[in-house]
Amino acid sequence: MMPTKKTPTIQDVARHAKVSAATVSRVLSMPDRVSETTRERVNAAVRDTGYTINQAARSLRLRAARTILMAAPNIGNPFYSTILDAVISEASGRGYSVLVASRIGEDPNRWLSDYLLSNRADGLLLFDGSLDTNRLHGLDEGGVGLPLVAAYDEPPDPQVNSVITDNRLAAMRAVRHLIGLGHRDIGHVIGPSRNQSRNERLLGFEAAMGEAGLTVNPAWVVQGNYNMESGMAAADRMLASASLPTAVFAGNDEMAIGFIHRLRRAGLDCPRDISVVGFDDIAVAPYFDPPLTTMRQPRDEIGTRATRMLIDIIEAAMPENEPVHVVLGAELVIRESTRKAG
Amino acid sequence: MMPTKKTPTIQDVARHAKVSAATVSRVLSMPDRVSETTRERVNAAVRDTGYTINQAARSLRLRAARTILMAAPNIGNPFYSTILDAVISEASGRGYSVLVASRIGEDPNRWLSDYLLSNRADGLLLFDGSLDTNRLHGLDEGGVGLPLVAAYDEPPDPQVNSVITDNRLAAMRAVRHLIGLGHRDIGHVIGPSRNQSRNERLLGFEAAMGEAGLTVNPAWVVQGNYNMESGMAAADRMLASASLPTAVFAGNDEMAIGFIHRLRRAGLDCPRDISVVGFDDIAVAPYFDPPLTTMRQPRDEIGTRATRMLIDIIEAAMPENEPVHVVLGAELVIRESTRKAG
DNA sequence: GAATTCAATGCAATCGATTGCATCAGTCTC
DNA sequence: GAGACTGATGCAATCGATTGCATTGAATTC
Repeated sequence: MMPTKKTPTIQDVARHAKVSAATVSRVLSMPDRVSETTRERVNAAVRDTGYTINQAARSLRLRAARTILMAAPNIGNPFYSTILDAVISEASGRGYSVLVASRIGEDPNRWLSDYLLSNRADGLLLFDGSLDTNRLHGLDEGGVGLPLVAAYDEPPDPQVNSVITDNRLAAMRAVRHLIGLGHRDIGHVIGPSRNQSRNERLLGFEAAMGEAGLTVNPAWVVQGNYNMESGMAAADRMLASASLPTAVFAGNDEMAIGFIHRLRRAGLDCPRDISVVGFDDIAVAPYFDPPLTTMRQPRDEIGTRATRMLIDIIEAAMPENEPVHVVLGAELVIRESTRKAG
Repeated sequence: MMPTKKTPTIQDVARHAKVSAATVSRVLSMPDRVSETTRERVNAAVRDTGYTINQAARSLRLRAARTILMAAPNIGNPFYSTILDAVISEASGRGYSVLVASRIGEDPNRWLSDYLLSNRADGLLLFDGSLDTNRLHGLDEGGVGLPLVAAYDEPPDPQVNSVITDNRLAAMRAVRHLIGLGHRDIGHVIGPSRNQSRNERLLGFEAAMGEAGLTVNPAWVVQGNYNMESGMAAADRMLASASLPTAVFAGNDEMAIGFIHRLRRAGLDCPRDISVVGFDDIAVAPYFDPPLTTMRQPRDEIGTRATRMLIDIIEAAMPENEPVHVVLGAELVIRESTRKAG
């Protein structure tokens, strides 16, 4: 019976190369501090033994895990998964791993201490504006500054670094597009109330209506849940009202899709009877029937920028004096779900 | 200036409760080994100090990270993100964190040693059948058995544990459905060649055609890439052939959507002119126009079962004598993209 | 040639939690 | 009342990598 081979440690490499563990460590992290001959011998020993670093030991010693945590309300949502992809790319390029937590609304305290305070992750990418960030910041009473970047959905706390889309302006552009097409009776399917993005988009909707001298019909402002099912329900409620708008600004593409789907079942056509503009430009938007007019959010960029900012903060290892706020623009993509009024 | 407060260690708690660190550790992991009075004092001290365990230290000592790694070709794909959601749920229920690696095709060696051999993750959930699992298994020459479960897309190596859908049978059912509707001229949009699922679905397609005495027209079997874009391209190629099938089995829903979209642009209607059946039942399938008939894969179950299996293997900490293969069924969901021939 | 400098390397402490073994104070038994 | 036993707790080694300080030997300077 062969004794179970253990993964080689830095000591094994040292023995192999007839140097001390310290030298091996230096070859690995600061090669120019070691003479060339020794360096080569050590590198050979690393190859021979098949050594790989033990991250747990390294993390313990360095008090850093080289890992970030991405937390989202629901990773299953394609919107977040696109961002996750960008986050992973950026993070792994800088030598960081990515831990993912989903459904964080359910027990914030639990995952919070589970991950952050336990040296499992060095920083947090937060994609949920409904979370109480005061508590997060309050955690670090010494003032060290828990590395934290909020993205996509801005938390109300202005002390938190953030990378977001200018939701209000984007909403205004979407509604202006409808107004530009001659629509005057315009509805809005809004997102769930805990969401900050929803509020901004609603404000943008109202602002665009206001600047055009149009009044908002409350019966045409219905709440959804950012999913397709709720888009259908929203259509139902709107169909039950006394009259119908000629155009609708949906808070996101999923709701737009559900909305249009329901319209069709009711014998109404988009865009013939009602124009619909969505938000996000999800993957299926150009392939839907009709192809969706929508505000494209730069999801890659949100993920990349937020990750870069977080890792910069982690590596600067200093309290952030001033919170940083990055605001990205959204682009109107005109397809076929909107057309001239009348 | 207050010195930077460090996160409290088990020593701090011990001092606070006037016991040894060993006792604190025991209170935390085997409470009944400690007298009730001490236990309460320690628990109080834990609360007072705000202690949280240092995972790095724990991992180092226990040689276990309580973390699993999910690797997929592209996490941005909604298909994987749904599974990821299930994986996270199951894993966190058992006290494990989830690391995510994406685009693993690009440099398998790198992430492999980065994660697995470095005590960062205790096991691997592999969602990419195109990866060379021999190498993975070969890593552990001592015979310890790298905990590994392949899911969704089965690798060719039968030594690997797996949780997959019965792709061949599912494909047969899909095609039988078309045949049952009277179709005889049936095409197939297949997935990318590296994919094992693609091969199985193709075999199922051929088997179903064969059992009905139908011949496969090679011009109607076109390759795609599992995304919508490639579904359009597939439609283009089929439209360029001498004649058209009356029904098509698409290797997944994304390609079905792209395919139908392209047909519409060419003045053809689904299902009037061509029936299309997809695969997966992605979120948008019921809301598409026409709502997609498709084979529903139990994605939650794939994620949950695979995770459970992996953690069982990790915790059993023994070489798996016999690889386990779980095969799940797929369900035909009939909507409106298929109808009677003629 | 002695003194100074510098590059290369080793020594040993450290990070924080776990656990086998030792110790200690009661309790029980005959 | 002495020995045996038991339950509760502490001691100290351990996991593997990093790094400040010490040491060595060689090169350089006057």
